[in-house]
Amino acid sequence: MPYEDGPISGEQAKLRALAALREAITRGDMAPDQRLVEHELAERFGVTRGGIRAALIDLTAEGLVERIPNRGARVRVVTLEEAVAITECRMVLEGLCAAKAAAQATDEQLAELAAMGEAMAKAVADGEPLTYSALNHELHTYIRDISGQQVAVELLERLNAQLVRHRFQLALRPGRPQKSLSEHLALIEAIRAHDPAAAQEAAHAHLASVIAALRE
Amino acid sequence: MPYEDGPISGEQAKLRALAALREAITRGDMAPDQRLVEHELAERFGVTRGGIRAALIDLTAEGLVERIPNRGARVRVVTLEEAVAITECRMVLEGLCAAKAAAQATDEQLAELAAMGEAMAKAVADGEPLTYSALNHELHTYIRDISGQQVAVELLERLNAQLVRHRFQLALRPGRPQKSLSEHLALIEAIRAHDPAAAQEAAHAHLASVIAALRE
DNA sequence: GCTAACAAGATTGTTGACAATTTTGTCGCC
DNA sequence: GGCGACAAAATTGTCAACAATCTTGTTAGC
Repeated sequence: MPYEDGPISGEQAKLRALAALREAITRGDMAPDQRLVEHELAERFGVTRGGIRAALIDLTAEGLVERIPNRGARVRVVTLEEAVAITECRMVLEGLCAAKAAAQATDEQLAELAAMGEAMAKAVADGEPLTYSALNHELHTYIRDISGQQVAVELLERLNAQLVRHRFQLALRPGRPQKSLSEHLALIEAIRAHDPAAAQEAAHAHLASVIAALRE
Repeated sequence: MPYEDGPISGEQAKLRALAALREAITRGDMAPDQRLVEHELAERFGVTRGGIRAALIDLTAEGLVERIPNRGARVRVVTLEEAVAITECRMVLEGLCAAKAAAQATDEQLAELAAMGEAMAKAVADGEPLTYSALNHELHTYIRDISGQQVAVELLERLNAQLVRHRFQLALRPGRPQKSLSEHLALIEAIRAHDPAAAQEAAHAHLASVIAALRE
């Protein structure tokens, strides 16, 4: 459904364009390495070219888009090697968050974690890898929130956004959810036991396993 | 090619403005929370307002500048709490780099590390905290280079840029260089011994000590 | 058929003027 | 003097036209 009233403008428009573009890229609606022509996007999203341009610059800073002077923007393609490097960084940063979460989680938050663990187990038992993948992501986000480590949270969100394609690919691999589930349950248990060292170790182990799976 | 009287323009200009601004901020030439008026900066650096504007947007993404719509840009002020959170992230990321460096450093690189260690010891013995601080930064950069972990290196550079003021403050504190030196020597030894776990541990210990000093 | 040179088209980059917004200054009033 | 309304100034935000650059297509010459 096209926008009938011509390009909207202003800050609102720019933000909308940014959100829409980010969504489209992380959703995988746009093929990797696809050209992002400013004029086309402006028409598609119903904003001015300036708005799209600003959004592309922001997305470049986030690492989702690659811009070459005078040659336009493309969806950045993350090589396997890069995906591994990114996941290594996730490993230590999520380890930090897990340790802090274990140190300071409230009883209420621990109960919520337990509930999430059960939901994930159910999703695996029911053979629903996509549901499991979504819950997986939710769990990681929730642990980050509990940690209250704002800087780490921001870094992790940036890093995660670049990995969507690889993560999606991983979730559908046979046997992977089972392995992933047990690692997550261990992580949840360590946090519930208020054991920072064990929580950090569990997060490390989980992401080391993800790295191994990526490399396969 | 004659000298231009008016503001220079184009990509070159934008890059120059960005470098100059970043330098000025990290050098501490500009007070924290100082207003950054586009017109003034444009005149000062001899570029167009558009160039300054683009540079400010980039610096905002780097976390050095804060921009509020319709109200301009300011030098971002990093609170103590944020400095601690940033250093916690540095801790785990530098730990990662140290471990990888220990795993794969060449003999040549190990020799260079040893030389740096001696230079640092000399600087402390001679009571030259500023020389020591510079060498300190050089050492961290070198270890990151050895690690080859490009993603971690980029994150660390971003994080470090935000800490200049605090780092500077720390270097001049009495007794601090001595403590820092022994931690660094332990890190160097662990890398020279090709012991990733010990290297990671040494990096953690060092930055945990920095956090404690920050909090004092 | 192949290459080089050139032209046409498509795309991005830049500018300067103008609009919108916020901040500052001034005045009258209670 | 304090306070609110209003006006003026300063500052940032936006746009549309133009310029610069790259890409693609075509032709001439060999």
